[in-house]
Amino acid sequence: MKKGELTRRNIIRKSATIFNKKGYMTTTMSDIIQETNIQKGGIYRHFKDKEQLMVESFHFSTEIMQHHLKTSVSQHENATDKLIAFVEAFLQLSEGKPIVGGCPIFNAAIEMDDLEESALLPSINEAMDMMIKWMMKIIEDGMKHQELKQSVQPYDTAIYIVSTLEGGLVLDRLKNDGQLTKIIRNNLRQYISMIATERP
Amino acid sequence: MKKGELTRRNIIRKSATIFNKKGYMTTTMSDIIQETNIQKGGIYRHFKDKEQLMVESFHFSTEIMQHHLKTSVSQHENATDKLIAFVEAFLQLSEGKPIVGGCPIFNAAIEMDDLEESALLPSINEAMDMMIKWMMKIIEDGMKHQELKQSVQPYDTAIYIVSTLEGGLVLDRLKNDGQLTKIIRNNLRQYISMIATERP
DNA sequence: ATTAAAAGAGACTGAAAGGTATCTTTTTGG
DNA sequence: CCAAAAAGATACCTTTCAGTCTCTTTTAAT
Repeated sequence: MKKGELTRRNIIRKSATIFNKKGYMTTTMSDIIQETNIQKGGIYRHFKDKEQLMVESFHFSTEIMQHHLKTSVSQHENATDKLIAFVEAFLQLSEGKPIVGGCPIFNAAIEMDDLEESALLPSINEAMDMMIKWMMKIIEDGMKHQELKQSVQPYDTAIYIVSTLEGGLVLDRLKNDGQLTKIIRNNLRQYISMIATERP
Repeated sequence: MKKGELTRRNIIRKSATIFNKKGYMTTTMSDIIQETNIQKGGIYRHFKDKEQLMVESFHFSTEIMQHHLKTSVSQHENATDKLIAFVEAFLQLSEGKPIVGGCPIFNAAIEMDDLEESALLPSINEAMDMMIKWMMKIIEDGMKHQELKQSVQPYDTAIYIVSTLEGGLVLDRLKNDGQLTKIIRNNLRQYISMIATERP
């Protein structure tokens, strides 16, 4: 691997964290210079402008998060367990795992939702759709295998769980005691057990 | 009323909308000048700096929202109806009622949660606490009057409902079809009916 | 080892940010 | 109706922003 490629990835990795913590618009190139210890020339050698760095950093963040979620979920067979694993893995974001600053999709969504010309918007929508569709697949498969009730509506259920998780994460960050994630966890566990069929 | 006081209120009213839509840090004084048609001197005559304008605008926004919620809720007697009214009123935020840009508390919370030195943080925490405590009061009263099950935990229930609403609101704004608020509404209605006692 | 190419440092630029100072125009109370 | 005070406009200041340009250093292929 060329040295430049290594630097490039390093910049993305560091920037992704800052962007997710501080926000994309409020993070300055100076912030990135400080965090990476690479001067302007070194950064702009690899990225055409701040926007490109934003897009690539966002993509990096969502990849990390999705990998974390998928790894956790894939360790279970039953749809109910998968959904619970999803909830657990998602709530780990409150402890900075696998990334600091909360859910990157949600953070970016809130920041960009009023800017129509944002280069990030398509990526945000795509990432959110992917997550919802993936959850729907888990739910649909669970219904096929009689692990979830036939009355369940996959889309609605996915939206409801994600909404609750995202909202809970922000409230928890505001209060920053880990108590709130416990409440969300317990309630969603109960919700999931409600849509599950009785175990054999 | 003095003319200056009128201008002052006008600036706050207009600024509150911009701040809630664009975000506090990303909104510039030039944005506010453009929206209010008042020049720099006219604005800085009434506010010491941008931060003061931010704080007063935030306060204005939350007042509007809380008034909207309380008015809706107070039209009902039963705790179950009150909670449903709360959900309904809250979800109207997705249509820009009574303010554009979503829940001001939540918006500000996400934007400011990493800045420890923000002058807005105390106000945000206070506003969120007030809302949660107010919901708890509704729930506690409902329990006293046997309208809600005795097993209900007021704090947890309040947090859960607010989390779901806030998360749902953001997702809805991202997708901007009104479909998502319907899902949140239906699910929360069901949740509320679950914690309610059977009606006489 | 040499040298061309790649990578990076750092000074510089123009625009835009928040904020100030000064001057002009309105209000308003007597 | 008039003068003092309040309100507001405008030019200006300093800092910081994203981005560029040029020069130096490092890397890597021969």
